[in-house]
Amino acid sequence: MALARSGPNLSRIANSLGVSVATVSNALSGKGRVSAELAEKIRSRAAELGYVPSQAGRALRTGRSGVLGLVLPDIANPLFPNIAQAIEFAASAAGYGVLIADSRGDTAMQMEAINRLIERDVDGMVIVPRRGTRIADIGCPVAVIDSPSTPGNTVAADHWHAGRQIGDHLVALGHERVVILANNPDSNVQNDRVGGIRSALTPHMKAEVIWAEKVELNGGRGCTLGLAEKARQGFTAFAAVSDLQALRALTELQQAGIGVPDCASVTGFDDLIWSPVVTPALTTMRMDTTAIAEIAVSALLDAIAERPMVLSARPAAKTYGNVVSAPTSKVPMQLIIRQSSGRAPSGNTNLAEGEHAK
Amino acid sequence: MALARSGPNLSRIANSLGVSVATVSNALSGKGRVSAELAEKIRSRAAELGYVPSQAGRALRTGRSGVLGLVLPDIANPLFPNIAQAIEFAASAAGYGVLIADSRGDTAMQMEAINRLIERDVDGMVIVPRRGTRIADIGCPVAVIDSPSTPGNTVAADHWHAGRQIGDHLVALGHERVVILANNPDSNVQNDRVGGIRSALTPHMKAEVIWAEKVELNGGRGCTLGLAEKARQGFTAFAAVSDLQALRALTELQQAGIGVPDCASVTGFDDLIWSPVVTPALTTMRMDTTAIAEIAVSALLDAIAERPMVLSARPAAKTYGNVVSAPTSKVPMQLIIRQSSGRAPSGNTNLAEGEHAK
DNA sequence: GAAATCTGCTTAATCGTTTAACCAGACGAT
DNA sequence: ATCGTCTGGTTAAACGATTAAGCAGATTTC
Repeated sequence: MALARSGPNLSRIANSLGVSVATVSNALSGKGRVSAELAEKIRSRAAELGYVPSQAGRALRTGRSGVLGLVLPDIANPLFPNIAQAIEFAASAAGYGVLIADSRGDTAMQMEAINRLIERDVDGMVIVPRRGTRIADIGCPVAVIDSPSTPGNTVAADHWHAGRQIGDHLVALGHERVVILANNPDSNVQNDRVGGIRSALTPHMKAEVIWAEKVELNGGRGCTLGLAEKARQGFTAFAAVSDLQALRALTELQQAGIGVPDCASVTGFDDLIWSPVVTPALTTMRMDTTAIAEIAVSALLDAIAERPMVLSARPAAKTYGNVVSAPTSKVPMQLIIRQSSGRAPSGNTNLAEGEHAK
Repeated sequence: MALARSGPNLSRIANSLGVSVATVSNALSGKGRVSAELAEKIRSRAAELGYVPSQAGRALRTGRSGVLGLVLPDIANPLFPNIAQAIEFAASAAGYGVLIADSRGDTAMQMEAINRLIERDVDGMVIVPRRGTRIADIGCPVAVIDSPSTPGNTVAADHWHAGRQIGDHLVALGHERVVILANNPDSNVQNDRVGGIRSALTPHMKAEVIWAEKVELNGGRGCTLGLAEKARQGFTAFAAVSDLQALRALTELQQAGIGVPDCASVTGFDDLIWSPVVTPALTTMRMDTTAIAEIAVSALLDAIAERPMVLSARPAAKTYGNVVSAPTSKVPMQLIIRQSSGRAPSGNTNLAEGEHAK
């Protein structure tokens, strides 16, 4: 006695209706020639039996797995949930699954993660690269989400212009001395944001960039950034290039008794989870992750569709490997004004006399 | 002319050595009977050709996809990166891939997410349920990570005892009036934590629980929680059951000019990304996500291994569907003492005269 | 009215892997 | 000498889907 397999499959439907599997397949996919009545009968029977196509069978035959890979860089990055959610949403709307691979730590791990995905036959992948990383040639289409200024980038938020918006906002509030707070100069994203902010400042204003990772080299991880001192020197705006740094600035200033936004304004980037609930709530820039994900995924899907069923082992060497490009590669960010930014304190335009600590 | 397929497969290796595919398969899997020399020769040829087994072919034959699903609840939950990373690590160490499904929002979506995973033939899944959700019967093994007190839980951090540790810590520091800050009473995790904290307090001490979500019903999302008022009433410790609430407390107190930890101590939970870098750095409890993930994944893998190749459509109705259980279901959390908690301000032991807010 | 076209379906091959079943030869035991 | 066992392989049949090719009958075309 032949053992009964688990789920209903094409041949079960076919048998139960006395037709061939090919007809059932055609009816359900709408590809072959099947009469309207029969097609309808097949569809309803399929639904009735709870038919779910076997991805394995389909993948084997078509050479497509129906799965996209998602490679995330710094897992610590709290932006991860947003991106992952957006990508998963866009992918599943298109009938694709999302396999995650986390390149914990160094670049070597990133390559390993990519290989794991390839071994699982992903049809394409979305990579949010570790800062400063170049994506090597990969055997499948790749969408890169980094920064518009990065060569080989597929789509990203317009970080530069977002910086510009923050800068404009601070200028409009009358700030004249601003500290720009970033983490690491190797990040294209951060550089773009810093550049954007700077571009908004008028010549007579004063700006200073603090790279947190450098400060921590001496002070140790999580050390204070000396912002209170900056405030005493007459800086009234602290524009962080990420909400994490903004939070750091906010608490450091508050701890030192410097009121925000009365004595100093603080702004962030990315509208992370805590931004609306801290006191005062953070003024920040929000990425349109939904749009970015949709663009990335659809560019990827286009590339996948164009692929010949049998892929040549050696992809023709294009400019950036298999990185796909999208019609729109810059997505604007949105300024969210909350309570952490306010008018520059009046009478503060005169520079504080040179009492620098250390 | 037969068109050349892309990757090297078993038959290519077989042909190139003049043996049968079955032998190659046996040699590589180590299952059948193959002489040592031939096996070695096959392995080296496979490596030489860069052979990667086709998951699709294998999945079709074995009925196992080699993929686990991961269902995450509140995407907003910043714990997500940690868990996802840990699960992905444990799974990939065992040769499994991880497919994510995000149950954005309501319970209905959670069910949809689960269905998407099933359609992709996952061999099992890890579910971090939305608070208060019961997992319905599913056609594959399921590991649930929620709270030890939840019926049908597979493995979780020992939230209650973690609360206890925080409570002990505050008692040791001499605090006598503590505000416990939570978000939603429907969450088992939060309830456990609150219970643990309470259990540490001696009878003559005073504790009050604030449920943020309730307060926000009136005040609006992100409104102030009235903690400064509590501090004035004589409360010296603010124990939040999540770092997000702790952060909220910290900034709210600082903004009101109440020094932390000099005038009030603040503690959190989960050691999230910002905890070490805010000023003062947060005292908090850290989950051993690595251990939890390993336990969840290995329990899942055991259940998968025990499964008959052909699964019966109707799983025998066990107590909690297909939820697997693990030998260890409670993983201890670790107290991380930082600067946000300190000795209770002296001279404050006398109760502020009986002005209780509602 | 014979040839071409269309319609609706079936047959059969194929994707790459695993695995039960079989088989020829060598060897040891009775 | 004969039977059983072991060794090192081979053959062939799946798994479930897709799709090119074929085929009978009806319809159109000139």
